[in-house]
Amino acid sequence: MAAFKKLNPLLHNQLRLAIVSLLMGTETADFNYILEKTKASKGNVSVQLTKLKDAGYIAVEKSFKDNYPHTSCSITQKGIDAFEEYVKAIQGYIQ
Amino acid sequence: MAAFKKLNPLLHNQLRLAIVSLLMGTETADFNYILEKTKASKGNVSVQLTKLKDAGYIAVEKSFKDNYPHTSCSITQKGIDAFEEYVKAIQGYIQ
DNA sequence: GTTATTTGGTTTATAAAATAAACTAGTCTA
DNA sequence: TAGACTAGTTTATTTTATAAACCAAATAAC
Repeated sequence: MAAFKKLNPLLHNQLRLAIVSLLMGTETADFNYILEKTKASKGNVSVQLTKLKDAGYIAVEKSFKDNYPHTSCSITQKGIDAFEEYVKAIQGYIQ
Repeated sequence: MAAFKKLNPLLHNQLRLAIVSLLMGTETADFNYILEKTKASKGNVSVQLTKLKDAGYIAVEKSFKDNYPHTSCSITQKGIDAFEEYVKAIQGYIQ
């Protein structure tokens, strides 16, 4: 039985994990799409996006679209690596 | 794409998940075994065992063994159910 | 045309959680 | 009988997670 690997605390959070999971499956996702898919509050999404960006796990591009601010996110290679390592680690707990 | 299911917060914690995971694989585990396998501090293990017991996820039996206090834990049916549901839920995030 | 409402967020306040240090109670040893 | 060890528990502190409150600009209603 392998020892329990450390679970990256940045990813071991429901909302951040959902966001990264989402971004693993799409080229880019904007703020409202993330809101809708995760059903989280705007404030919570905003905070977690910032944390993921600060960690270099996602890229966040702010622009204007039809006169309104528009936030578009995509996962980085660092984010992909971290996610894949997290998945491996948690497999050790659930199987 | 299925929506993100809620992750049981009691199980979505590294140490508690490790403890429950451990108990899923053994009939019983005592305090020192859990300490050794999880490499967590005694205080942390003590607190998390209490939380899992209070939730009805594990049974904790305190006795004396060779004059020393001895804590033995095993998983309950409720704990098994919760763990299995957690596993299903997190699968939705990681695959 | 100015008041109200909506959009697309960010900031901040608060409660809850995670964790280790400090402590307790008893045992063994020399 | 002093010191060190066993097997935990309690508590104090820092960190987190989260939603409420806020903000700036755009649009709608009157």
